[in-house]
Amino acid sequence: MSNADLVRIFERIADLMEIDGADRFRINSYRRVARTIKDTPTDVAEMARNGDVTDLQGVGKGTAERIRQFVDTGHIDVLVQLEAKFPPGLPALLDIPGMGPKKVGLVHRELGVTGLEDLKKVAASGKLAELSGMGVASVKKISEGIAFLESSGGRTPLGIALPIAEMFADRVRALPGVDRVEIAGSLRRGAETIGDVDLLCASGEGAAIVRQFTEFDGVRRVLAAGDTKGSVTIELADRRELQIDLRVVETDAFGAAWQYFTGSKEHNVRLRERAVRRKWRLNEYGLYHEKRRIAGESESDIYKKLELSFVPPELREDRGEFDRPSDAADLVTLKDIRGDLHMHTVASDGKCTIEAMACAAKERGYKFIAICDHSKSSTIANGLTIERMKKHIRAIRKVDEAIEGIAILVGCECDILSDGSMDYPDDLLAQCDWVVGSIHSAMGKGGSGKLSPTERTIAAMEHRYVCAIGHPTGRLINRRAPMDLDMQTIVKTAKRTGTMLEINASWRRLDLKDLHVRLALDAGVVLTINTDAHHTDQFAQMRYGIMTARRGGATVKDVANCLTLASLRKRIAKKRDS
DNA sequence: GCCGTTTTCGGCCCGACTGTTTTCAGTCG
Repeated sequence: MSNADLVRIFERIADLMEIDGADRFRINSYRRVARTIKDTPTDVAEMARNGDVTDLQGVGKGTAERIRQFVDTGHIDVLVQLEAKFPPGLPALLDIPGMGPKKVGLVHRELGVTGLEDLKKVAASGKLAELSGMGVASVKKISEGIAFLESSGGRTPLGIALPIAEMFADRVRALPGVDRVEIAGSLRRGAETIGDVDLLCASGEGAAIVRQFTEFDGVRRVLAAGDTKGSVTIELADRRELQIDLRVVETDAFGAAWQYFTGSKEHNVRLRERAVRRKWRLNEYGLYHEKRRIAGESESDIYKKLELSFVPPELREDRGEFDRPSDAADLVTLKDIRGDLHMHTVASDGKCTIEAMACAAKERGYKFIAICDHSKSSTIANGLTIERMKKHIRAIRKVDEAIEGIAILVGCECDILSDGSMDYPDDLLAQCDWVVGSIHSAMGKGGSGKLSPTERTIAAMEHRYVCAIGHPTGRLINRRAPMDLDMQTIVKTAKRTGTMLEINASWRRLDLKDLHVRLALDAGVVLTINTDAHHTDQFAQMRYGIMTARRGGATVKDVANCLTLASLRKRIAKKRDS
């Protein structure tokens, strides 16, 4: 049983209670517990077995008892009772834009709707429009909501959404009468996936801006077009639909609006509670004392007035950011990165030569890179045999001598085999300056006689030549689940052995993810942020790794890529000699 | 159901938009 199972259960209870018309504050308690468990990097079921879970934020006597019941028996009485009252497909209707708990309850009660297919039928037959409280417009909205839900296919990865958002922001910026345009929402917070794109615009001519926004090339549907808000969808390369919202505000309230629309919702709730305690009110127009506005032009004004240090967007998740103010000031930035320590060339499955990679890296201002092609067992990735690797090492050394201004380290991405050993012999690894150990095969549980992914990762970290573990959990966002790792043990071993853990900056991976970054930092582990680039174009993905690192609270001193080359070499030597 | 600079009960964030039940409930972010 994983945290994800518990999260699902508590969200389901909350959904069903909502449809049932229960007290909204009680419902909120269940949602709060679900979110806390989601934000907990360690195994909550294990915690429940070994002791007390009421230390967790928002978990009291009642919900702790329900967690324990689920851990002990595999079910929760409250949920069993709720599920007896409603068909299983009903909560899914809450995901439809325009359908809230009241309408879901209504269609179930009045029309016997049990799920999505039923709802489509009653919408088409006209029965839905006959219900009291429903009209032609509501039915149209719901039908469109169903269509959107079926074509949007869930959340969009950061690396797909951010370039699109930037393109639309540029287009709005170019319109007459626009003072400023910024990205807001979960995209600005650097979340690994996003629901929709939020753009914020400062201008006195909202209606005209919104109208032109809805007429941009590539707009597939216009969902709303008012004086201050426009909402459209576009079609992505995989034919899914992505929603883009534009809001227009007055320039003197831009800070308040940017803060408000950046969220997260939970972070904003905390801020507003803080305002209320001071007898103030916080909304998207500013911070108010009675009718008088006391902050709002900039975001930092608002935090300052509430006696908080500025919270960088990546930390605005209500994960304790108000209690950890020292974090914020020196979070790692793209400018701090002096090199990229994981990339491939045509020698294995990359698309560019050593020279091309080195020149592109130098152009970015990097002082060092490590060429890390695949080892022999990664046959699909054209991994290098021992003989080819020996030649490759000589080739890298030669380019390093030829190109001034950047150091090219001999590296390799060496497979961690299923028995925990490394794919290259020690004498070959000893010739490398930098070794990334990665699991690429047998990512399942392990089973009888076989080593688990956790055991293999630990074995690799014990190896003197392994400098870092690459993409430690092996997940592919929206495509492959992470390996079942005991992350607590992994970070402890990383600390003990002086092995770094990678934040793989590819938007397909973002591995380690934010919560694991936090866990590693708390254990005192040094991180390395690398693009795993297979083409010079992919160096630009570094920013996604930076966002993920910042979400986990990583500062300059936590990241090996921010070291000078000399310090980096010293750190590598220290592990080799220990 | 949780929680405490409002501390064991009474409160729990805020405003906009929309459609329709014509005075506001439901939904959303």
